[in-house]
Amino acid sequence: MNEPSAHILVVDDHRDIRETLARYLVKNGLRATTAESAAHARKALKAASVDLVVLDIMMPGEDGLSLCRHLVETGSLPVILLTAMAEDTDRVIGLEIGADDYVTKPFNPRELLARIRAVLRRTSQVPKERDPIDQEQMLFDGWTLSVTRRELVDPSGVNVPLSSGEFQLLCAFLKRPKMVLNRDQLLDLTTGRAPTVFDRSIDNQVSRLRRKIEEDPKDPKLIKTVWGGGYMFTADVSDGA
Amino acid sequence: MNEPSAHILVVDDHRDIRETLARYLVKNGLRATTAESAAHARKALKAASVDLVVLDIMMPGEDGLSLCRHLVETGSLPVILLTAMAEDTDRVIGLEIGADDYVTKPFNPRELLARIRAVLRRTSQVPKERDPIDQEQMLFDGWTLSVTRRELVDPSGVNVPLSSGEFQLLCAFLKRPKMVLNRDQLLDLTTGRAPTVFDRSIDNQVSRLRRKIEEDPKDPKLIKTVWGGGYMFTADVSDGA
DNA sequence: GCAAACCTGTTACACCCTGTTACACCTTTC
DNA sequence: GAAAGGTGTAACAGGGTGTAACAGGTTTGC
Repeated sequence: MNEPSAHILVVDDHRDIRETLARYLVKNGLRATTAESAAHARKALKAASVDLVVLDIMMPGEDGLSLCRHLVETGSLPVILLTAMAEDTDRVIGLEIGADDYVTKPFNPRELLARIRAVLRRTSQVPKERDPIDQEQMLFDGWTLSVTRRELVDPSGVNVPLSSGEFQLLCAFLKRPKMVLNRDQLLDLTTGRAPTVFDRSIDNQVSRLRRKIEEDPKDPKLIKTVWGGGYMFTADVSDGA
Repeated sequence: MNEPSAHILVVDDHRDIRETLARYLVKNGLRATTAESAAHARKALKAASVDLVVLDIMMPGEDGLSLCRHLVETGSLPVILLTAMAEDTDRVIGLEIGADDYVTKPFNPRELLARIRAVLRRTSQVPKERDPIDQEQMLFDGWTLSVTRRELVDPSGVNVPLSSGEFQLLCAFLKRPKMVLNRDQLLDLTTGRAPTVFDRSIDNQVSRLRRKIEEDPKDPKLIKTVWGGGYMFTADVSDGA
């Protein structure tokens, strides 16, 4: 759990944001450098060995998107995008370009930290991360989920019927294991719906899913709650091959 | 699992979209060529051996639909359509013409990649890809459906008589396996009728078909219900060759 | 031509799925 | 330690789904 302190480059044209964020990251055991523009970021990247870039998508001059594209194409540096508004188009664009994650402003620094750690964990584990989205079969902790057959089989070989919503939720988790997913993301990933003000539907679906896959739903081992952040699927996931 | 890199032709009149998408595909281990119009696409198809075409349905000049129709009728090239809006009509038209799949804009590139891989998997299984619409025989999970004879034979060789409505429905499913089809699409695909307000006819036909082909109609394995979405045929389908 | 058999859309009702609400409990903050 | 706010989940309501029953239409057999 104690990484040898990863180095984060924070790129944002707002001084407040980038410095506060950098301080917060340092306070939490990471190293951080700031850059106020895409040009400064390029210099910083040449000067020091950076492990991950947090990048505002909207900046004067060369904007975040084009730098992001550059980063993703050339080096294999993980990128987390900051997007001003929860615009669907931005999100799609960000993922298209190949950002590893995105966070919408105003963001919770804890959430961002969790995402940074999740991305670092992912990118350091696997030499080259593969998109598990089209896996037909996924395994975790003795369980088997057949995506095409929409069936879940427990370690002893018994079929566990899932509702459509539970199936979707489990898929979302399995595609992004060991990553903190907040409720809005999960809602988007499962139903595509936009979050409303007091939406507890994800909490309820998680509760229902836990009842089916956790040995002791009161002390869940597979789906952990990240207080103030969301949920995280903790088991190792592999494809059926 | 590691194909010798399939070659995708991306046809879209928006430069941003086609280039970003092409880059994304290449980054994920595929080869990609772009074309900005149907005419350019035709040239590209003659010049290089393409495995699959991703095609925007709305383009100035000769539009995507007519090129799609051409591709499906002449060559045996799988096609994935991009449709601007989630217009049901577009979707149905695309499937009618024989596109292998469609994706609505704004699309999630990961999803598109997954669909591309799924289509490639499906079409590469069969030595010679043909439009499954005129398949004489289709196999799934031990069953045989003879399209010309309109006969269904179960795994033990017993003939299971189908009404014409049930036959139509099963055909619709077999032509689009592992795809969620909503009730309106199924209604259109089977009867060509437009949906009325409270139309439960598809539900009833599904129920009747399940009674004939599912081992346990109460716990269906072949035709799964997608709550709020429609139905999905889950078995692998191949032609009789 | 007639009746029986069959097919299929409609209706009705039981059941299931899921979002909302409410409240107890927990974590964090001050 | 109290206040504020996040989380777990039971209970409920609304709406989606399965399917039996029925009616009208069509086909089949004679």
